[in-house]
Amino acid sequence: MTDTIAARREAPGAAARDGAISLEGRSEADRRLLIVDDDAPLCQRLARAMEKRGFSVETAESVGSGVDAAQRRPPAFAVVDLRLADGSGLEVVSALRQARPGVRIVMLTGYGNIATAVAAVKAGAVDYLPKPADADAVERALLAGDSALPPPPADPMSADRVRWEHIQRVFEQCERNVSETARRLKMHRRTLQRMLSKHAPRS
Amino acid sequence: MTDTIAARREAPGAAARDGAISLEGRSEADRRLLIVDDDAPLCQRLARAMEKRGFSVETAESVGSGVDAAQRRPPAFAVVDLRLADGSGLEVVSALRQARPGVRIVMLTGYGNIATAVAAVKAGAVDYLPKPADADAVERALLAGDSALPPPPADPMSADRVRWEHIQRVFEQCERNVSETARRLKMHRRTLQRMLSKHAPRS
DNA sequence: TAACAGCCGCGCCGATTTGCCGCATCCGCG
DNA sequence: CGCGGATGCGGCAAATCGGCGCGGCTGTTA
Repeated sequence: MTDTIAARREAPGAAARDGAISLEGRSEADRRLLIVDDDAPLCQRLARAMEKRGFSVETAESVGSGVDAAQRRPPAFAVVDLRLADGSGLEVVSALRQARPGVRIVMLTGYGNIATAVAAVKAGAVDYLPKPADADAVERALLAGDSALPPPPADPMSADRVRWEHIQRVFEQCERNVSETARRLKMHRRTLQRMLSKHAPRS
Repeated sequence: MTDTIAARREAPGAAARDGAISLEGRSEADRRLLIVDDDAPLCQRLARAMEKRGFSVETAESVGSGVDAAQRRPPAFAVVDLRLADGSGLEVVSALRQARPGVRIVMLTGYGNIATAVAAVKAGAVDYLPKPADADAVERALLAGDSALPPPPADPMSADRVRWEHIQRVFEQCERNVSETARRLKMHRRTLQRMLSKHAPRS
């Protein structure tokens, strides 16, 4: 049902029962995944994880290089950060879909809100995940058919862990400035402070 | 741009500059708006407000009557509450699109989360607004062309928001099974229960 | 140099929230 | 019919949070 997105069907051996997609027997071009994210370490980690899962991964860290890669070697899958240093990931989404209409794109970001999620899906993304997302979740979103409730969840990150990772990321972005982080996260400095001191054993 | 949704163009005099849509000179059938919401007072208020703006309004307060109305008199526009007493508003969306592929639907929900927003747009809604949404916003969403691609990225999500989105996502994937969700999320059923009842009191 | 502004760590205390118990339903299944 | 599992909810001790304020340590600026 809900077959509303145009040009959804990927030409090659995409389908499977229940709408789930498999990489089995796909050519290199049909296993190609482009990851566009300006957070280099995260980008690399995700790239490795996805390679382990059978994707042929390429990475980019800006709108410019992302669009470029999309045009030169149109991937069958893509993971795109909404917020890139030199623009919006939505631009990359457009380029990707132009280069290969059947591409399955997952949006990934720590700066999500409903408005941008709506825009992303309308632009052609198949899903939109808030950023502390593990490779499992990304893979499921990429390969989930268009079934409404895609995949039964395996073992997701715990709720607190998700929050903690997010806090960590913002904290790093704020150059370990507690007050600033608390402000951006809309939480109380004292609370953040307590969390950091308890959950602290790290560089 | 971002022309990825199929059958998006409404046949009659839909377009205008900047993609905006106008009701000017439309027939009754092309000004028809179906509002489906089980909150009767809100429903009536919105109905009156939209009539003032030139729509020909019809209301329904359940999935059943909504689908029925959609089939008997397919509207050109619709406002649908995501959560209705007897089911999901997404069912109504399907019926609406089947009855009239070009229908412009705005989803309305008490508390919005990204996962359901994505589901709504994939189901064919043109926008997704959290309640309380005033008539102005609803009208804008209904008549806004699919122009304006990038709503400017905001500041990071709040820590609690990230956690909440994650919970919601897993919850949906567990088919709204509280116990199962709590187990997977490694949190206490009672706590989850309390959260759900507080943060999602009404549709 | 003094004044000022910002960040940081921390103690304290009242208000919430949590973890966890049990209980009473209400299914679906054999 | 009983059994396992889900749900909603009252209650209670313990943990956490939200705020306030303090003193100390930078920078920047007048």
